[in-house]
Amino acid sequence: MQTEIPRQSLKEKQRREREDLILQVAEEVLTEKGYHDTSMDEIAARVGIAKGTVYLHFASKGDLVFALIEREMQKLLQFVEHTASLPLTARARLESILQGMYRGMLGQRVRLLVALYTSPDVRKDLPQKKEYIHSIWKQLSARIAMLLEEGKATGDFDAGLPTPVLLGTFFSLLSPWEYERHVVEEQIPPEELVKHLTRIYFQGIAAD
Amino acid sequence: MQTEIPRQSLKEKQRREREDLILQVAEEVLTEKGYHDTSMDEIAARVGIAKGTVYLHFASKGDLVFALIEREMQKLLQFVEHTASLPLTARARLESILQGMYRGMLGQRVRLLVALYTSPDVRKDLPQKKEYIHSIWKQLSARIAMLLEEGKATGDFDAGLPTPVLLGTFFSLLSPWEYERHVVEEQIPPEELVKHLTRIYFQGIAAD
Amino acid sequence: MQTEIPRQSLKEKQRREREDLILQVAEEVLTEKGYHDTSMDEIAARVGIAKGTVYLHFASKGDLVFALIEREMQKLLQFVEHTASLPLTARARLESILQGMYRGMLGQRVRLLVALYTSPDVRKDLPQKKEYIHSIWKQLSARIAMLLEEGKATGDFDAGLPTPVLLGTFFSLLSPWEYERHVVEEQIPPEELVKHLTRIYFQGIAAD
Amino acid sequence: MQTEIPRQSLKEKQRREREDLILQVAEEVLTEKGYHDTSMDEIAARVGIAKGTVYLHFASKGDLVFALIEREMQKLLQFVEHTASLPLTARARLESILQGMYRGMLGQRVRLLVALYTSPDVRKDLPQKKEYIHSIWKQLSARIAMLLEEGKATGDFDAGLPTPVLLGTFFSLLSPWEYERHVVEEQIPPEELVKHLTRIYFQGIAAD
DNA sequence: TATGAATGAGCATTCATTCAT
DNA sequence: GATGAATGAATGCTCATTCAT
Repeated sequence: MQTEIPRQSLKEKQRREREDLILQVAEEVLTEKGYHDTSMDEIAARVGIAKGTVYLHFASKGDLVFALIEREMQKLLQFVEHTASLPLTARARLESILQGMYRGMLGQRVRLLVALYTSPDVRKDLPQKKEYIHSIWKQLSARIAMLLEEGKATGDFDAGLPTPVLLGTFFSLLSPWEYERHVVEEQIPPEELVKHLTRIYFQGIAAD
Repeated sequence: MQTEIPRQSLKEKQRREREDLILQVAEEVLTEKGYHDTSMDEIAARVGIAKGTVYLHFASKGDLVFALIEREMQKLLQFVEHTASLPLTARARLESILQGMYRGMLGQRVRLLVALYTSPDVRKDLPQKKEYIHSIWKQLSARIAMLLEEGKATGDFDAGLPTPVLLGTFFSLLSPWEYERHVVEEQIPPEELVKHLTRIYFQGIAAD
Repeated sequence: MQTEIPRQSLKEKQRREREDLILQVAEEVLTEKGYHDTSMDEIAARVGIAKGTVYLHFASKGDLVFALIEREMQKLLQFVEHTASLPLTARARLESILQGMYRGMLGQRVRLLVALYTSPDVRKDLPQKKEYIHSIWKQLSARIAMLLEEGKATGDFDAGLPTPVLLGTFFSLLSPWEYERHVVEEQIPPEELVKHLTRIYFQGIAAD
Repeated sequence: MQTEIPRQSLKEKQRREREDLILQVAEEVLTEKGYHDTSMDEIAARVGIAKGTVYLHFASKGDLVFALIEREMQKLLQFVEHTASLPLTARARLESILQGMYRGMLGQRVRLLVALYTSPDVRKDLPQKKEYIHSIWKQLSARIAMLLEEGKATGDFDAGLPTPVLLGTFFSLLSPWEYERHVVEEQIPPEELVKHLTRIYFQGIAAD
């Protein structure tokens, strides 16, 4: 029956919408309060549904957070892969990525992502569940590492610096605390900040 | 009574010693388990005193952690002030500071300090209690900022880069996650890592 | 309309079949997991229908279990009545009943029945719902009591023993825990066990 | 210091008293409501202490129940060992045991013990914790089995009946449901009941 | 002062039951 | 009728904090 398909996908669509809503609210609360001070009760209340309903979508608080991390990493990966495929120099593409990660919604999400992913509370549950997340992370790292090596090959970046170190330093520019210190506390516009960081990073890793 | 004074200070000395012991143990447990999984019970048990006694020294778990942060920051400040006063170029002194912060005991403590100070659980209590911590932090920042500005003045560092940004970038090199990723997971010797970071940072901020 | 009747009874038949299926599955799950660890979800899932549908047949989990108890008691009653009407001595008929209750499918069901009927979780709801169950139970007891009294009349069983006690002792031979202890744990064949129990019981109640 | 010892034992005494009180209340509630419908909240409330305090004595609900089972089994074992050592015939001692198990406080506790020990909810946690309980149970069984074999040796009991079967049948006389049926519902005095059961059992197992 | 038993608010999770579609 | 998503009360357990001794 044809009607079955749309009906199915309607329900499925609603389900996905609700799931998105939960994730969105969880994102808010987690950003405000951190992992431990975020309760399932509060998430449910803010979404306007019963606590049990949250459990229809996510088997546990940990799973909810992992789903969030996964989703955000996925989005980030898409952005990175898109940007990495533009017809620009390796450095220009890396700059674009850096800028993107500091800007607007994506930037905010990247900061939550980093905050969660580096939180001890969350990391202790990772081992069991990280498989998929780890694979996204690997792809993400690999894509940026590729750009870094491209830059080395063209003589733009110093080939004497190990790629993992270049990669790590690149990510450390994204620390949410950096952002908070500069943008929130010192009122520096993010564009200004990212401009300086870009300058420091790329001059820092340039071949002599 | 004159005897009161030594007796007082004896007691006071014992008190301080105990307080130090508590902080030392808290440092261990917090490093092992993170903020939430560290319980007052475990700290007391490891110190070998009653839980109530811990509360005679620190009014709350948060206070204990703040005292720890304070103490570690104090030590860090001493190290920074000592190093900053050596008869070397600004850059050489900054390099020494960076190296020191990655090395041994101090390095480990700096990592705990950063981890705690950037944890949402801890930060949410900061506003009320941060006064003293903030003042140490200001001194620390000020001392390093001074070196950075000295470097700008001698033309070693690019005067076009705002000092707060230079400072923030300097601190972001200390991220415990960087350390874990490189030293723990990828088995890079810390000296090797700090050498590369130094290279990147100082070439990055060098005047053209 | 005459056609109404067969259509009605067709529906009615399907309804009964489904109800039987639910009861059958409930029997399985209850045997495996006990009352509390049996969820309506699992029953519905194993039957292959929606949870709500189960509630169209049974108003509550308790009702479902009572219906099951009722059905099993009904079957047991049929078996007892059938056996009690055979042209044998009272003792021989009681022996047949005892053997039947230990054997195969019926034995398994009797054990579930006893386990459920003696479970506090189930008993607490009995007062309101037991009416029908009680009436079956009365019939069952009455039928066996009749045999016991027949035996007393023929001088086979000791008339000095009150029939309720004889009855109770008869039923206590069916304890599922007895069964588990002997047959499951000690690997005694059920036939062997029932032989000994028969011996003990009938010699025990024999007139001097 | 001498005062240390009484102070210690005073606290220890209070602790034991409280623990006994908790167990006593738990006994009541469990008897009334069964395992699942007994909540830690209710136990604490009835004792008049906070829920957390219960957890100072018993690590979990399961542990509390096992402690209760253990305690009751222990008492039962003592009673059995005491009675088994009296200078009477094996049969007389077994009769005394049976009578004791039906009488008063001990009888009530034995009934709870049997109800708990045979409850599926409790049994499913047994495997991990049963060691000690199992050992008491083994002692209990062994002591009674010894009497049964003594009786066989003196020609009082039929040597053709396997001891495990005699043992199982002996215990099945204690079924709490038997008790309820006869004593509670039919108002038979327990002494009367136990007299008949004794008669049935011992005549049942007598050698020809 | 030191103790550690007692507290109780807080939280994740489960599951029988309901009801809109 | 049939469905299964939604509900929310119920419960076991933790742990920072307090306070009588």
